[in-house]
Amino acid sequence: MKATINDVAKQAGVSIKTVSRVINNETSVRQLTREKVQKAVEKLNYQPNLSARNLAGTKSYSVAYIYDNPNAYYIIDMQNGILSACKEQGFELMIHPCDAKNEKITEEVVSMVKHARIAGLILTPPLSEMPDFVKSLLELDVKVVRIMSGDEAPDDLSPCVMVNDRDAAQTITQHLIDLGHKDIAFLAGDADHMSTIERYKGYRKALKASNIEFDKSLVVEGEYSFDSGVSGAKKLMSIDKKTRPSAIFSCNDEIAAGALFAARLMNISIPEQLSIVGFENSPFSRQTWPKLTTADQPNDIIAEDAANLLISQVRKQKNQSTMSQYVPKLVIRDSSGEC
Amino acid sequence: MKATINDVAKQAGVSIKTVSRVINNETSVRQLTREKVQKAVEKLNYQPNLSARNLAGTKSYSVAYIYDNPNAYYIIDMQNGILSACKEQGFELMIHPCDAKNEKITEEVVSMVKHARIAGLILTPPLSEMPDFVKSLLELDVKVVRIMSGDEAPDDLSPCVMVNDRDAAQTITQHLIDLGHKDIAFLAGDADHMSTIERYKGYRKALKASNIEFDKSLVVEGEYSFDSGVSGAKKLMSIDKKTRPSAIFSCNDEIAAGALFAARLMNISIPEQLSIVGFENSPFSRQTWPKLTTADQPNDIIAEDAANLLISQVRKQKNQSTMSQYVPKLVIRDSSGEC
DNA sequence: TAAAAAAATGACAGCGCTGTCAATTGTTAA
DNA sequence: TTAACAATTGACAGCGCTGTCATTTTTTTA
Repeated sequence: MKATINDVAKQAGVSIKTVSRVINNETSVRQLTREKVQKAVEKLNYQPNLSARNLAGTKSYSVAYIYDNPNAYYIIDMQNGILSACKEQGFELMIHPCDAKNEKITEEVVSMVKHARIAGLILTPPLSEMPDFVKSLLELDVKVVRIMSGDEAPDDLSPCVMVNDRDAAQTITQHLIDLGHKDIAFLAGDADHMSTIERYKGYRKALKASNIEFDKSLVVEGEYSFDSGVSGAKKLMSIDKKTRPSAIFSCNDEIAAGALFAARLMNISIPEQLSIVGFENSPFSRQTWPKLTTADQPNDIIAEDAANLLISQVRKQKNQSTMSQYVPKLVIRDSSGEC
Repeated sequence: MKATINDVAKQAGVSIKTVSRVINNETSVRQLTREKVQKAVEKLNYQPNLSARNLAGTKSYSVAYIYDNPNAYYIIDMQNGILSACKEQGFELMIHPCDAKNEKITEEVVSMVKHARIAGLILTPPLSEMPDFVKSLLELDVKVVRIMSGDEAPDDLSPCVMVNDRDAAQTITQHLIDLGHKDIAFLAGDADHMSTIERYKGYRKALKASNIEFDKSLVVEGEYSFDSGVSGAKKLMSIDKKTRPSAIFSCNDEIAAGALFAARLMNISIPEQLSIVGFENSPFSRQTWPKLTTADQPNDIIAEDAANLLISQVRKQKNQSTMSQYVPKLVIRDSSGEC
């Protein structure tokens, strides 16, 4: 039923060690032998036993995804992306949700890595933005890849996959400017998230590039939530019609949805009287009405990339780049219009 | 650094086999010996090596969660619940998203179970509602637990954790009746989902119990989506004010959110002119305005229960019940009011 | 009290694979 | 052509644990 390395060896007429070499892509196997083995592997539909590999070898074939994020859509996308890389490369994924605010989080993850023989870790915000946490993990014999917001890695602790929120925010702000808007408000997400900071920088950059004077009163602090969007938009729009903004940049789709709702409550029609844009292209952005103009960030692809990067680190392959960057793309829908 | 069973044996002054017996909770270990071993385990912070166990034993310590569901919040809740049971019981979780519509799904999962030495599977709708798929899996040497909609298992293929959507739907409909509503519409989810069928039954039952005549024109077919809610509600509310319904039962929160939005577009105020209730208590239901009255279904607890059930099956413990049932609870918020 | 039965414990092989190192084969330079 | 070297392959131990079965200890019974 289930073929072992022994079966393959017999089938191919070589020793199990040679089979082992082939399936591990080691050099110093003659081409002819390699092909014989590969044929046998295929014929028997052989897949190496992960437990045995983990037990026998010094290498490990497990990576873990550590996360703390309330956005279920984001996590699922990440998992799927990582999973598809793992499947391809014969790795196993362990998922490990945890609480970034918990004091014992470092201890907890360290213990997990030790006991489960994890070869590599993938971290997403906010965990990837906690330097002490990352440093503690790197002291272990484990590779780490972080997914972060920014255009370049903030340090060289580990390889990073960067999401260039800044440029994307600039593009989306520029889109509003192109539509004729000059008074563009900014509804911020959590102030301590890099993504908020980066998106804010992009917003400012776009204004500057078009010589639009920055008006501090149009920036509203908040957090990544629907309610924050509602109250932020209310605050912005309750001033007189002459001076209130004609467009709102929301730090994510949830905030934008809140803003949308506030506008509707105040009988402000979208996009005729007010343009609202979101960020993230979450399923959420298609469930509002009008549908949100937003920035699409291909999380599953980012995750797959991060996982491949991690695995090549684990394999000590030298030819890989240690950084890649994604710029979320503008998605124009119905919530933004001419001024 | 990492203690092995050997270290524990030495520390406790017994053989490794005895340590093995203790950590596996086998009988025929003297109480005194057991305590000695447990002390040593604790002192060394010993945790058994899963790979070695999987390799050496006939038992397996891995369970898999197989799913195909677009609702990310649901999946994450499930994962977390299963994970917490696994952690407690020393099991490992493999997650396996897949496509229920794919013809090769059976083949794919069967192959995974064989190759990864999976001891048990947890299935959620729609996979748990595919009898042929379930039967194929049961032919393997693997335990299965299904999470399904209904009040009792539809067959005895495997233990089930049932979510009694019917009773919950009755309760939530009764809530509307108690508020004075008589013309209560029903926005259906996908027709081939058990949950839709069950919720419909509960709705009918509540009407009958209160001697309210059933009006077929108030039932709108649809699917589990925002758009379906929008169009369904529009259809219902576009007839004249006298005969249109005063309340809408939506099959889930997403549909309800759509209905809410349609109502707002039509200048129907909620809940003064129309009550709308949802189902599921997804985060979604708190991000609408007004917030949705809905039925809360504790997915993480359901999942934990299912995982514990599965693990006790795997362990061949005989004392467990093979079915448990949850009835989602009414959560009254702001979208339902007196008629 | 001794013999028989039952309970508790341990010795040992082996799960499927990899790491080490030795043996074999092929290749190059003298 | 042959010694010297490099490339290729294989034999074997052992990763940490569990299953089997033998051995020792304790308890029960006559």
